[in-house]
Amino acid sequence: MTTLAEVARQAGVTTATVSNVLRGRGKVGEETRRRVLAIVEELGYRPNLTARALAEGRPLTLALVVSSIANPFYPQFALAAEQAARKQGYFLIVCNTNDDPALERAYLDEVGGSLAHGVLVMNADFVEQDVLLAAEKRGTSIVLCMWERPEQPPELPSIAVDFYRAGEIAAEHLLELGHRHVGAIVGSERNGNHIWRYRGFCDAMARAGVTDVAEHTCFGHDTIEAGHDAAERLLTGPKKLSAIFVTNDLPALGVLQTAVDLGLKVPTDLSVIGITDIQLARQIRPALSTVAVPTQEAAEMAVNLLLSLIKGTPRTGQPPMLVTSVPRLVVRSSSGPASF
Amino acid sequence: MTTLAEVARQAGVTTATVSNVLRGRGKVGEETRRRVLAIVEELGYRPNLTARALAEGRPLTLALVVSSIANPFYPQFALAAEQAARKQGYFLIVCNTNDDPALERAYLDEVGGSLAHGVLVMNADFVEQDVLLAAEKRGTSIVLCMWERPEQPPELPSIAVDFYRAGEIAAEHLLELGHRHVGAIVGSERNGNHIWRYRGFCDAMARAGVTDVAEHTCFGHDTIEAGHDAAERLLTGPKKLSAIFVTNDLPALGVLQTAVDLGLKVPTDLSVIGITDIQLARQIRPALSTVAVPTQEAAEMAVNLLLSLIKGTPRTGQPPMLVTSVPRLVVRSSSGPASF
DNA sequence: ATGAAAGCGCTAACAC
DNA sequence: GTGTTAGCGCTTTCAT
Repeated sequence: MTTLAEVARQAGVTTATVSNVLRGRGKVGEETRRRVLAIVEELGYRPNLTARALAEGRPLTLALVVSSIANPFYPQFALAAEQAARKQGYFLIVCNTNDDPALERAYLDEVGGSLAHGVLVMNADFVEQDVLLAAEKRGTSIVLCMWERPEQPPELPSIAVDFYRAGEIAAEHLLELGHRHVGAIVGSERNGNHIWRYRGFCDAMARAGVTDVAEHTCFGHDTIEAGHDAAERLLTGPKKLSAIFVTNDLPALGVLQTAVDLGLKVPTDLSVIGITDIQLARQIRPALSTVAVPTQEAAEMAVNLLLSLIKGTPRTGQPPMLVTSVPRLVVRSSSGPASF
Repeated sequence: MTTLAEVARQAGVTTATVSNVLRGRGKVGEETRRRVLAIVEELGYRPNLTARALAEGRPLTLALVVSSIANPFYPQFALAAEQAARKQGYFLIVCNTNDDPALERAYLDEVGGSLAHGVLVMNADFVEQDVLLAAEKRGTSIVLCMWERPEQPPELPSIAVDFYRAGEIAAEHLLELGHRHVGAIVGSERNGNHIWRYRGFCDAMARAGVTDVAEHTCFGHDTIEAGHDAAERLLTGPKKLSAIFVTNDLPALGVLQTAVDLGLKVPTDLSVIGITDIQLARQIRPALSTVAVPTQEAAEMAVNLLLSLIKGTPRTGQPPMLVTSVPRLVVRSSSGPASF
């Protein structure tokens, strides 16, 4: 590996000068400039970013802590985050905690503040705010991403999405289509993150006089299979349902499959609506109606907030929370007028 | 941020000793050991990994270069790679090139060898070996992942999967089920990466006397939609097909949907088989029969090869190529006996 | 068993 | 304009 010093030596100048021409900083004579550049080219010199980071006192990476990057929602967020980071001169390290708080803690300790300049933590049921707060106290800049309830900010800087509103939107859509016999499938445990989406949905339904959603609700996991099984229970139950609201797209896809299994036509016999708008939602047939969440916007906001935190003065008072634009309805072919 | 020096000062020793205590290296008295550890704990000291990397002359990260992490196949690979890397004390940086050779080049230049210790490059149609070779010549350790043709090694260290064989396996499965009227959908252009999977399939078919596959083949892209459209063309054509082979799972899912659209029962009227075995394959209904590729094994091999390259002596002669275990058939419910 | 000191490769004051 | 000189925080001989 050629070093700055080597380039300097061959160009007959000092490292400071080479550094200056490379970064476009300071004043450098056109003549030396050319000479240095020539040597750089000739030697194929590339600056050592680790050394630069150390010297600048600023790591060149940001970390993204997720449960498992293989979860279908995260890659899209990761992609957007990486691009936003790159735009600001940072690289993105992915940290899979595998839902293990110990691993999460380890990552925050090891990476935060030294290898990475800051950390984006994906909100999920298992995320423990204590752990994050402790790390923050130790000097790690953290932004909690995809917080679900703007009205109740977390104790950390965060990016929030109004998922309660998303639930409402889903309800409004079904109501407009005339659905009164609706069930719900929640992709998390009863006290999990998805509760707000569910509440938003239920509240909107209740306002319209549909008050028995809770009786036709299944709690479970955020997977296709869980959605499939829950739908089976719901649809083979005593009460006829004309529509099912699912708190996430993945289990909603499972519902679609159950419909096929049971010989139900979607959306004629059954309407299905999810939340998020993952890529798959528009690719499958019937394409899934859903309430789209501004993933990319959230990722960009998260990176920018994190960077401003890093540069800014230490926090005082309420941790900052940025709320993304409101989720918006995306009507595809899994939802239609109620037939009863 | 507390530094080593600060810990040393408070413990009344030098940085060398603290370093030794922390790394379990060298001889340290039990007494001082305890004292140091206490201070470390008290101050909440965490070593600065950037500084450590610089001092050790060994970056603590590996980079994974992919077209877009949002491609459904990559996250699983990335997950496995990250875990393998972590096991060896490395973190993983993801680099999305977005199919842009310039970006790929930029990443290799910036990250390779200085911020990251080495680079895993995901093989894809757009990957240009020249760019990689140039970077390698400049001292970046590179492993090309998911090379499709073990018999024709690339000019770089690589992890290969016998996709030709995967194609054969798919053919053998369909043949055993009695299929003679088969079509194929290739998830890449005519001269793209998937060609080997396709050839393997065609050759095996030809050996069994089925020689007209080429007449019922569509080339396209690696997406659900492309698969859907291609299947539509194939299935509404003049020739009746009892089975369709798809070079990748994603477009295979599209075929499944087309079957629904056209009122074809799978697998009674139509058998479908893909390659890869992405998570989705087992989650959708009907579950997709496919030829599973050892993703996790490939990721682990890739990380290990990269690390051995880094430690090892400069390459001479043929670049090393590791071949994963053979893909294996996974029969699910999208394939069944031919009805004609 | 512990300390002193020389870097790792780069940046950034400040001096000339 | 260009050079000098300190570091950044850690590791690692080499003394002691």
